[in-house]
Amino acid sequence: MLAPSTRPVVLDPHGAGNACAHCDARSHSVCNAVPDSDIARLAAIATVSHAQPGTTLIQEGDPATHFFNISAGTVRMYKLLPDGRRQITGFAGMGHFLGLAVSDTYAFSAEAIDTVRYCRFSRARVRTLLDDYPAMEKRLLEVASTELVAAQDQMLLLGRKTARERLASFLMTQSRQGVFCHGTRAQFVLPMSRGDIADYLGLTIETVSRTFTKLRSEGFIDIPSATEITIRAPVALEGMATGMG
Amino acid sequence: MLAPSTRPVVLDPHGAGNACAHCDARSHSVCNAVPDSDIARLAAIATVSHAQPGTTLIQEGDPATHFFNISAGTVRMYKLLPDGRRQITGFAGMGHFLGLAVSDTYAFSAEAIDTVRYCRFSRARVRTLLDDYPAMEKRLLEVASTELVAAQDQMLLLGRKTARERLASFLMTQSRQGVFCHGTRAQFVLPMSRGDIADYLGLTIETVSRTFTKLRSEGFIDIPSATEITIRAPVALEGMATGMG
DNA sequence: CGCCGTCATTGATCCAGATCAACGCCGGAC
DNA sequence: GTCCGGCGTTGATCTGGATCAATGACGGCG
Repeated sequence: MLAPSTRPVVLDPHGAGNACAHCDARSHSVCNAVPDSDIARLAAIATVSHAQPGTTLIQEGDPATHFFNISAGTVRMYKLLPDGRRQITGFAGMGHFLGLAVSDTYAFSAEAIDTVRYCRFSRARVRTLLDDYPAMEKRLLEVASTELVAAQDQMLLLGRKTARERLASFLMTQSRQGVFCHGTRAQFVLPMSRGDIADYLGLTIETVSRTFTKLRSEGFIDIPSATEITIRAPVALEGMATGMG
Repeated sequence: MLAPSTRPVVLDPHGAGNACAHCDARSHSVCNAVPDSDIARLAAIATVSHAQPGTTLIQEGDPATHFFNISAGTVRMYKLLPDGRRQITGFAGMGHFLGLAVSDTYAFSAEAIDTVRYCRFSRARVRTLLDDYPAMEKRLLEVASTELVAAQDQMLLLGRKTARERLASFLMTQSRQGVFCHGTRAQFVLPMSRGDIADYLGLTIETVSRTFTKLRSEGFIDIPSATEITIRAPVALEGMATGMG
């Protein structure tokens, strides 16, 4: 056993090392509920991994053995019907926490869209950690509540909005949360394909493509390349997104 | 001040009295995280109320000052678009907990469908209570996680299922959670109107009605009255609900 | 009892978005 | 370079469910 020090060095057999202390995503994630002084405890149960585009992180129905925390890249969460119809329930980016579930199996699948860096935590060990850090449990409840609100918004979108309104909503959300170019929120990159957007918005690829084209021809947006969007009329789009356009 | 006793009698000015100790809904709700011995503390911060059909319990956008716990009856939660389009995000029955939100305003509205009995708790007081009963915080996280899973299922329904599949899903859920007649799960009452069902499933009243009629003419269900349903072919309906029919 | 308002059902028609079908663009393999 | 495969766009057509329009079934109330 090493002598105690103010910030113990932890040698992690899984390769996480002291990763948590220097993790860019920590301040964006539930991990910030663990104080600096105890960060090594968090690092000790974390395994840092990478996933290439298209890799499955979570398979719906598999035993829910781990939690995941995304530290870079974007993940799509989705559910399938037996004939292949897919509904993407959300995209998870930096700081996003995955795997909340009461059931002992995962309720959805998750795949890397681009190259993803993530931490994996065993559920059993996280449970132990939660007993010592009630603040983390509170943070998880916050996260779950926030996601619940987002899910309700998405239900309104899927149940009652037109294709145009869905795309406008999607673009406004992306411009708030997305990956930015040139330091401005008005221009950003879409890491996901048209097919992903369609399956997220309950539409087809063709309708997504046509609606993008229409919004461009009307001057609301610009599409420098298939993966880049510039918002030209944020106020008008916001109105459209909320059903007033 | 009264002398201490093993089970103090609490005189509640709001009329809750010792209500929690005898509450039918307690075992179905987050309140069961508070032990019997301390139930008076819970009762002290609860206000029992009744709401007539159509009454608004929660108005979207209002300051989120209270939590609610439904002890009898059914509530509809919903969101509106400015032009009146409505999406019902869920129905809350006995034991259901309402008002989880990080934001300081409610993210949805809630109305009584039939006569509803409920408890109201000030958020600030619940927060204090949570600090003393971590088990209750855990229960809330469980509740939120369960609802998140249900919300993801509903997104799949709204985004990708046909009208027929939506109705079948709805009926199977109701037959699991609903109000039963004659002690069998195969026959139950629908407390909500066709309009509510339509706004829950992202359809119109007419499509709901036509699809019910079709399912009846095909022998999958019986409709003794507009508010009663008998499941005749549960296996076939379950298959239909999961996209295999 | 009969009137009336609300809700559900049913029928006729319409249309937003799905489906079917090319075609263009770009990037990676060789 | 050019071949090839995946993705995105665009056009033509189709269709499930929406919309428009009656009509029927209750239940509450005077």
